[in-house]
Amino acid sequence: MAKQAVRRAATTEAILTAARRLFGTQGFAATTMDGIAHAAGVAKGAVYHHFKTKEAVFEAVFDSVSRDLVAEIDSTARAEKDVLAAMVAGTQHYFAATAKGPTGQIILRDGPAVLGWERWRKIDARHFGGKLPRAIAAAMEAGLIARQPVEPLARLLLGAVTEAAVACAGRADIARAGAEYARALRSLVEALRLRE
Amino acid sequence: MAKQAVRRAATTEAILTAARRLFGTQGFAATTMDGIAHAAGVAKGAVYHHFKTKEAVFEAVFDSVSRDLVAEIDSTARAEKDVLAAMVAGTQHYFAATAKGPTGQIILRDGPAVLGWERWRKIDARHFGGKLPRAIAAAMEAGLIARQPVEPLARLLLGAVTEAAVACAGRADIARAGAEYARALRSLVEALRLRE
DNA sequence: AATAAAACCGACTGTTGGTCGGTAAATACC
DNA sequence: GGTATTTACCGACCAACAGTCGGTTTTATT
Repeated sequence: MAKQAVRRAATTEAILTAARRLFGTQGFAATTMDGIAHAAGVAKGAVYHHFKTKEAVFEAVFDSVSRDLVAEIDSTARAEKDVLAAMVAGTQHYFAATAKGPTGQIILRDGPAVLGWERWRKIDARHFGGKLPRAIAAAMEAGLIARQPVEPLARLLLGAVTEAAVACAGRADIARAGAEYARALRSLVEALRLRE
Repeated sequence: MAKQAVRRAATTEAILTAARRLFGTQGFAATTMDGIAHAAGVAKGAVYHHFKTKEAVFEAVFDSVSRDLVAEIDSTARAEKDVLAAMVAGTQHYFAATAKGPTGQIILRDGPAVLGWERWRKIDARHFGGKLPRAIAAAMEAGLIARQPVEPLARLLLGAVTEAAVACAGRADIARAGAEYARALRSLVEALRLRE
């Protein structure tokens, strides 16, 4: 077996695990590279051997958190039958998950702050946002909503969802807030539905 | 005349002007307190005498840029007659203005990054977002859209608009992108309009 | 066994946000 | 009008931290 590769993978994972915990609990700014190295049980040099900068570490963590989140959402959305309904359910799960704790800290707070909005959006779109355009296109195809350019509409809806997530994250009664926004979101999406 | 007050105002303004220029052109991270002090023609101590931290300076700058922007938007929106139409026009101006240069850097990039999303949203809402809930409430009152909780819907729309602004900012052909998003936004808002 | 390459170490450096003791200007008080 | 106090301003200094670099150990290649 490629011993070097194993070693590399083990160290990298240790760093990423430690970093994920620290970034999630303390935030990006308050987390130091020395802290990450120490928590991972390696020297700072090792961290810099695997990651070029602190931002690179964060980006890797961000990516992994996103991946996990998407997996959760997928299973939730798959339960619904109507495309529009799945959108609502999926997004609802999205901001329920990001509303609290480490996930929210990494995805919603530091994410855009550290990576810059464009970069953040690109990664976010790769994981999660990519689903929205597809869902919308499908909804048009199925005649559920009026035909129009997909991309702009998807962006607007993604923005709305993200905003809802942030708003929820900032409130004490998350459950109630989540329900409120879910209702508003449903009303927005349903408004798009063609009636005859 | 209160000499001390004048002195204070002059120094503060010099700092703010310098900071606004630097933040706008170089971004928050690349701008140093020494740089601001130097550009303002004062010592670093003076800056810290008037502002507790670097973030405090940024917040003041952010506030002033927002205020200017809102003034612009207001005059644009006032030209429209229908409340929904005014919303569309106003938001269109919003992301046309934030799409390029220093304003976008301060409002859309560093704003959320530096202040944190909640803080950013709060200030943004005070200047700009506060108009949306009012407009929506008015629209309901006028029977243009269905009655429902105002706040959540306003949030969603604000998120959509902000997202559109960011998306525009990231594209080369701003004019075309702006038009696209304006159209999508109109379609979204118009979908809410009650038909009978 | 010898050589090369990759992983890892930790002392060191440069930059920068923020502090602090001190000076000058304005105001309050008698 | 002179003294005390408060406010504006100065700039050397400090601590923290991201990132560097020469050196050491472990694995791969020949």
